[in-house]
Amino acid sequence: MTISPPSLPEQFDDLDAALSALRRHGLRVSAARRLILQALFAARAPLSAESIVRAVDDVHGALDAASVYRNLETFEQAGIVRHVHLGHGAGQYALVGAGELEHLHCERCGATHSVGTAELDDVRTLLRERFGFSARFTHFPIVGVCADCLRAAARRAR
Amino acid sequence: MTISPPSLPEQFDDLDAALSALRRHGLRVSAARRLILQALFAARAPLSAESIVRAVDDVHGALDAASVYRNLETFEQAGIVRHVHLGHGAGQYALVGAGELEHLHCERCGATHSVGTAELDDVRTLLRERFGFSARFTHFPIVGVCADCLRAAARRAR
DNA sequence: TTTTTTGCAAAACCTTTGCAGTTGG
DNA sequence: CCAACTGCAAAGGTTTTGCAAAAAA
Repeated sequence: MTISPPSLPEQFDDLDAALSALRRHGLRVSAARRLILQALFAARAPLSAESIVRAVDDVHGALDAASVYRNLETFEQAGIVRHVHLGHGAGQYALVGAGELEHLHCERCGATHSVGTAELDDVRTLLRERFGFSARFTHFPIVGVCADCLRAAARRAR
Repeated sequence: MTISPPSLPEQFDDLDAALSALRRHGLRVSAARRLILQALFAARAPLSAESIVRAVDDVHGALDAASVYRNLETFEQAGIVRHVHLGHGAGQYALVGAGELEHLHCERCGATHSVGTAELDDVRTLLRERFGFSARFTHFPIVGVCADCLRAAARRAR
């Protein structure tokens, strides 16, 4: 199976839009695919493959993890889903477009601060000017030390 | 074993500096630890646990992967090394300080553009102003689309 | 001598793959 | 009907853990 990615990111507002995208790519709309996408739309947040399996099991009969991984991979190639890595542990999968968040992760206290894409546009602009590079912080979070931990460190240093 | 991290990042210019740091933390200087740190200093680049095992095996007798992982974890808590994730696959481990690089990874063509920390200081300053957050792009690369791929996409869109 | 560290073996964890059977178009 | 998709089972790669033996302080 070879799927050409869309040249520009699309947006998928609901299940039907995502299913249409599948058909447009010549992919079939199977029960499993419908259930996986339903779970993602319902969660309105990134989910791990494991979470998807559990979410679907609660509503409907079993769904094999292998199928979930295979389909998430397929969805990703079709530009419907992307996978993200926040912290350690299993990767997570998010719908492309619909209110995606970007993340600042504090390596000291472990807190993750999520922001809308607009809040990082100035950072993006700067990277674009300097490196001609169009960045997004959805796949990996920005890692560093948060304001609270910086203050705590400054206090300790006195 | 509980090790308190240094409040400010230190720098380790050579093996002796790193070994001293170990002793300062009340840790022992074993043969395995010496070999692992030697491998890291010799490579002058991030290494996976696997690579460290191989590098040490070439010079000296066997060294178990479990020991390597345990020690890298210990070194990390002591602030001597940190682990980084560039692309998929095994994590890599780098000495703190000595000429660390930061990375811009293109999700289109897979190219990774590495830069010295100074080149991203303006980005860091902006993040500091906006979010009070002190960022570093050593742990995860900045992901996006590089200048070449952006040009190619623009050309295709016409 | 006492505590830390090691090697080995086994397991845990996440993800991928092969294959025979089922299902969607 | 036929290609695409599924479940199952097994394997893959990376990292962690338990424990008895060895080594550092």
